[in-house]
Amino acid sequence: MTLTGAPARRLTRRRTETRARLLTGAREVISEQGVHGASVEDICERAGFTRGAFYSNFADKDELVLALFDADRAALLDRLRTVLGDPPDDVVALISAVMDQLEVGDPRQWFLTRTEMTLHALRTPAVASALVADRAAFRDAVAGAVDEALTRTGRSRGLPVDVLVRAVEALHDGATAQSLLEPATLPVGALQRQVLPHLMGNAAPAAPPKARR
Amino acid sequence: MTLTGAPARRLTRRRTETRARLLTGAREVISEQGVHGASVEDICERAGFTRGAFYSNFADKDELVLALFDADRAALLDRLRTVLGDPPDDVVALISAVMDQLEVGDPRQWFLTRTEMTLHALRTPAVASALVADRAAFRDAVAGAVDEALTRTGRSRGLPVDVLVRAVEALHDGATAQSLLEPATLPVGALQRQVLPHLMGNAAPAAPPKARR
DNA sequence: TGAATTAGATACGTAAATGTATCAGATACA
DNA sequence: TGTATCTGATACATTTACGTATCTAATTCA
Repeated sequence: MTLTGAPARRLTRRRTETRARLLTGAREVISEQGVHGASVEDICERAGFTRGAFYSNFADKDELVLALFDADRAALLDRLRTVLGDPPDDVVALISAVMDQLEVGDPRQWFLTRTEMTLHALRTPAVASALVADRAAFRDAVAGAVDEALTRTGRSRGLPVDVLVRAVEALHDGATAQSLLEPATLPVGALQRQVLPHLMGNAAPAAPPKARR
Repeated sequence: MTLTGAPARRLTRRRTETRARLLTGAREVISEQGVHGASVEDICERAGFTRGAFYSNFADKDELVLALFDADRAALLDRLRTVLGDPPDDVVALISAVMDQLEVGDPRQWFLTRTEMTLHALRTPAVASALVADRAAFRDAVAGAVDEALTRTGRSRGLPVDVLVRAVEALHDGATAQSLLEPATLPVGALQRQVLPHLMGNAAPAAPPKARR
């Protein structure tokens, strides 16, 4: 399911490039000011265009936002496929690898964009459906891989794998928020690394990172 | 630390009431449309006033938002004090009780408001400091109580208590987001209840409370 | 290379949101 | 009860954002 009902205009080379720059600009400005706070003018300025270019490529801001979210969702599923194409043996390593793919690039921008997307979805049913479908696909894929790895390595499974995957996702989101709010106290990723082994039936946490600093 | 540098104007009865209604209206509208999306006009209309009342009580929207966030932060700490004043014996019960206090009223409005607050803090250093300080106080208080309960009941502690508390908070936030996005698949609170025992050193989940009501 | 098409800039009109100044009714208090 | 103060409504000016219409330069393709 895709969100953009674009009128299928021909995508020439130049046009593609312009859209990409506008999307990048939008990602930056929106992560800084939020969806509502970012004006079309701001976005165009950031991308080095005037509003003329914008309205030549998108009907309005909503359409741009949808395109942006679509791109992010697709990229996530792509990265997931890459990881699961050659999954690590150990389950903890597997899940860590998946978590690493959840977020990419600057964690701050990632979190802000993702959170904006979540809020937008909560307020826009159509967006919610698409997001929910993607996330379900994500979880199913990961759960399958985890299940397979658990079976193969004979590790105990404390929690149903689907619950485990949900918990990892939730933990990752919440932990990132905390890390961004207090980077000095909680480095990005630290909480996840400490907690993950305990979610896995509390089996020996393979060399827990000692200091959190 | 408080966020509002209000010029200490005399708070008459009528004025207090008006401010309260404006704050309630703001909470509603902001949770629906976000901080930027909610216009001053919208908020006043919701509260049953015109903008005159608004500008008689607040310098601008920023000041209102700060007052709103201040109120929420104070309320959370208040509720926490109540719980910890008479803490349940069992650790899992204790943490569940704390989680229940984290959120109050409509989960959707709670989550939206809290998330808006987090985003706003990430973009406004002064807000971030206040929020971080409050959360630290929150965690310290909970960690102390949990530690005491663990010692008393002699339960194993798999995870350092401060890490545990952070994990619970993160899990709760992330799980709530998932539940709101797909209420049919994941009832509010379900994930937390399933996962919490496993965070606690995976000791026998002592009769996991089936329904919290 | 030249004609046809397309992309993006410019200019314009309109709507929405903000904040101020002012006024009338309500409230408080002597 | 009468007066002084306070509160919220109204009206206005300004700014900001949006979207369209038009035009020119760049691109494409015969």
